[in-house]
Amino acid sequence: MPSNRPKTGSPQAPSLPTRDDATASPWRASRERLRDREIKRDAVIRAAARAFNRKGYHNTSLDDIAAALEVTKPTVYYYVSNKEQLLFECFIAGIEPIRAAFREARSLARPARERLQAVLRHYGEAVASEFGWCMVRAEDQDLSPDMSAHIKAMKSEIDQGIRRLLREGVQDGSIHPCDPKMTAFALAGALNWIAHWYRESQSMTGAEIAEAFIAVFESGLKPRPEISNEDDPTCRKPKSSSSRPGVPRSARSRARLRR
Amino acid sequence: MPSNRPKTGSPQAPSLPTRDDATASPWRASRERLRDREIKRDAVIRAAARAFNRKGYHNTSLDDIAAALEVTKPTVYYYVSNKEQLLFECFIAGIEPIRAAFREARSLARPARERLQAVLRHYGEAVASEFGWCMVRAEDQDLSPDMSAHIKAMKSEIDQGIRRLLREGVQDGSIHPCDPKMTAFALAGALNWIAHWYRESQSMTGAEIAEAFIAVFESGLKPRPEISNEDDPTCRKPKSSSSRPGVPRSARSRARLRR
DNA sequence: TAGAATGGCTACCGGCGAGTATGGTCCACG
DNA sequence: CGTGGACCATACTCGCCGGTAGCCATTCTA
Repeated sequence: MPSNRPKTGSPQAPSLPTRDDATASPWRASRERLRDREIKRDAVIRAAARAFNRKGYHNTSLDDIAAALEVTKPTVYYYVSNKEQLLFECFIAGIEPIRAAFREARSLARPARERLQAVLRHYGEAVASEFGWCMVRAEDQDLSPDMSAHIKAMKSEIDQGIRRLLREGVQDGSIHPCDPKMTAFALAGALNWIAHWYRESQSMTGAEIAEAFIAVFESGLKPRPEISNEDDPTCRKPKSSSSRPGVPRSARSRARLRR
Repeated sequence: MPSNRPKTGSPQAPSLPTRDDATASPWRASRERLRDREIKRDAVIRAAARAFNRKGYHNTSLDDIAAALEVTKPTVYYYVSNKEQLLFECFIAGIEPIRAAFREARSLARPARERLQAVLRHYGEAVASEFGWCMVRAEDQDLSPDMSAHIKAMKSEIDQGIRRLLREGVQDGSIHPCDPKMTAFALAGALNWIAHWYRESQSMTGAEIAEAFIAVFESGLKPRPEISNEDDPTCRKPKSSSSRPGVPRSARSRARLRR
């Protein structure tokens, strides 16, 4: 198995070309020339990601993936050592943009809440990408212990990054005081879950969904007395009559006897 | 609600006893007598839920489930027609408390935000239960079309219920104006995701997690100028010095030039 | 043009796991 | 007492799928 695992750390080419002429198979397109191993390998991984995304990991056979590429199974094995590694590579391809977003945000001289926003936007985009499913649902149970450990470490890294931004935000006053751990769980959960319902046919793009979620998380459900969201286009008021931003006295007076 | 002791009857109760002397197998306990079909069937389903929860659906064989009950595979098939139905039953057991929570909330004469809170608490509890995994991760891909349709309908029912409460809350002024669809997605996603990381060994219970999430969603990340959360014990301020609830002018002035 | 890579295919193996055939045992009831 | 039925085990079938062996075709190189 140690034959071709050159880029699990992926030092030089971390992100695959995610643009979606992806359906075309390099084999069919130019069967005679163009033998760039990397390109074909990426095509295999993307095909796997799409298949996993549609049918699930366990319901996808390597014959399926091969067929999607108009190739046979041994050809797939020529580029990838086994099915598990295929899932692992998809995971890496999915999570790498998020790590990149953190690196980018770290060098941003803005209050933490804005840095967090930037990260969450990229996060949403990544989850809605074709590798989103693989990233979100790569289970320890389906992977060998060492790969599972890799994945778990990366997931933890993301989680800690969010918590850190939250803490910083509370420190610099740009974020309402909160429990960083639980808040990070809520944020990551909401975004991760996108992978469960998002389909490419959706009207919204991943970044737009992330934007909408950010708006939800930012202002919160409880009504805000001040004129709040002139910069939140995702929040639309349903009726112009009864929905003045001010809290109606009836609700307000009741609001403290809860439970 | 049936009692948790397997000895006592309660023949056709829709919800299984979720308490965790569940590890004991009714077969071993009283192998000679006691042939109550329902109880044993419930034990099969719970064993399946636990196994799915630990190893995943596809990595769990019916022999595993049988072994956990100290029985053999045909015995399992005696109570359940096939593996798929097993997953389906687990799903039902997981989602039924949530539906009940909606029914209960509907008859509550409170502002919608509080009714939503009540629902979300039960939601979190359900997701953290032993059937949480099955409910959250029952995939269409693993089920026959008709069962998949059933499940999809129930999930949609939940989703619509949340949206409805959100709309009502915006109407009655107890909820900040927002896009119900996206907000419902964010809420459900955050709660569903609990099933991915929650283990019974956790220090917090499901309801407590839900409570913490509610606090996050309620107040939002953006700092609130008013004295905000005297009733949100889950929000703890990290330092007593620099974290005054008021928005620091630096962050505030910058907050509008975002991207 | 020899021959070595490189890339791919046909054809197989082996095992795992869902589901079943069959039959045995214990109880209820007449 | 014997008969039917509920309940459970032994021991199988069988298809699917991950993975491999080995051969063929094409291209690069010397």
